[in-house]
Amino acid sequence: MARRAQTSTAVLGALAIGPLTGYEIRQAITTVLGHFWHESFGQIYPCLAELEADGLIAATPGERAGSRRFEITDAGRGRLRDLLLEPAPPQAPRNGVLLRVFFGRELPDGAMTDLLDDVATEARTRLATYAGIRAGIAADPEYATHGRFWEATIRAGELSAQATIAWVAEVAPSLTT
Amino acid sequence: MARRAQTSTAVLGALAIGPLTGYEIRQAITTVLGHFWHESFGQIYPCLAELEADGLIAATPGERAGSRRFEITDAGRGRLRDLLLEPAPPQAPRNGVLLRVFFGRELPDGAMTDLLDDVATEARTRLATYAGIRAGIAADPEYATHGRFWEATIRAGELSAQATIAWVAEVAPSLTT
DNA sequence: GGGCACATGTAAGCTGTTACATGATTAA
DNA sequence: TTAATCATGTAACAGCTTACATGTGCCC
Repeated sequence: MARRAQTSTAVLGALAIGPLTGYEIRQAITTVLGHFWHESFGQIYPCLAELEADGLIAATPGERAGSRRFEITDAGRGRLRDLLLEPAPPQAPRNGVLLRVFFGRELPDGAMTDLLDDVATEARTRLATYAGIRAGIAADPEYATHGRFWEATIRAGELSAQATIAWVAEVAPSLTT
Repeated sequence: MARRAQTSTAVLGALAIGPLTGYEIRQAITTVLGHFWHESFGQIYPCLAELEADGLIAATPGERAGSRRFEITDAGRGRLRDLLLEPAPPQAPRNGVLLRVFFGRELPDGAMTDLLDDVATEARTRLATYAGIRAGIAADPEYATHGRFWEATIRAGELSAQATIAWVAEVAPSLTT
């Protein structure tokens, strides 16, 4: 029931937008959702089997032999709604960069500069990626109904990346001797 | 070796600032480090035992019967340095709020408003907490040597919280019908 | 003498990751 | 015909959480 609740939410949510095969769910999660949500592939198929057994999704034969395309059922849509209404479980923070900055005095000269440079570069790359995703989703036929939610999600990523870049610019002078 | 690398980093890092008992490490991790780093208490004592066996930390009897205060050894300081120089392992993102926003079309009326309100409130609470932590660390005798690193860490939290508040203000109008 | 903060530790169980195994279809 | 992509699945393992077990010292 509640054990794989978050994985179920992601899978049911994806299927609420349109029917997909397990492989396609996996792809959707790595490309679009991948920037704020992660699923281990080893969990998707067991999760699909469980959801199907519970009547929350239904399979139709896919184009290829052996492949199955899943659709969300009315019961599944109700369950998704319930799952989305539950408060988001707090993610235990494990920020490796901040851990290194916090103990930064133990870092040899130059290492802090490298670390901060990498962080800023990564944030800039993320910004570019978001721009690409934005262009991609705008072409999606579901954009009319889901677009504003997708845009808001990407916007969170952009503001976060910009905050990171601003942070590096602000603290670098005092941390790099 | 590499299995508990991140926990070792946090523990060695804490002991590099000053000698602590297991209990005090636990406290330090929940209060100051807690906002960007999490350790399960069940891991601290096994980790301490391992580090002691490897000669990276050394125990002296604490004030109370049975308690032990740990100090970092020279070997431990070298190991900490190596650990800090390793790139921070990427944390798989699992942002429950963004997952809910992304699938926001499935949310009933009003739920999105509540969700965003909660997010903004939580971010404001975090800002207030950071102000408290700032006041606390400024009084620490180690502030002179470590202060700028601690300040930079807190600053990252502040900028992140501010970005969250700005995000809610920006996207709320388009998401709450 | 009761409650709280200090202090240390373990063990069961759950979750999630990794690596592997298998095979169909399509493009070069 | 070979490589890449599509497609499904499992099983072993690593890591983490939770709950429990135990005891000291201080203050009211």
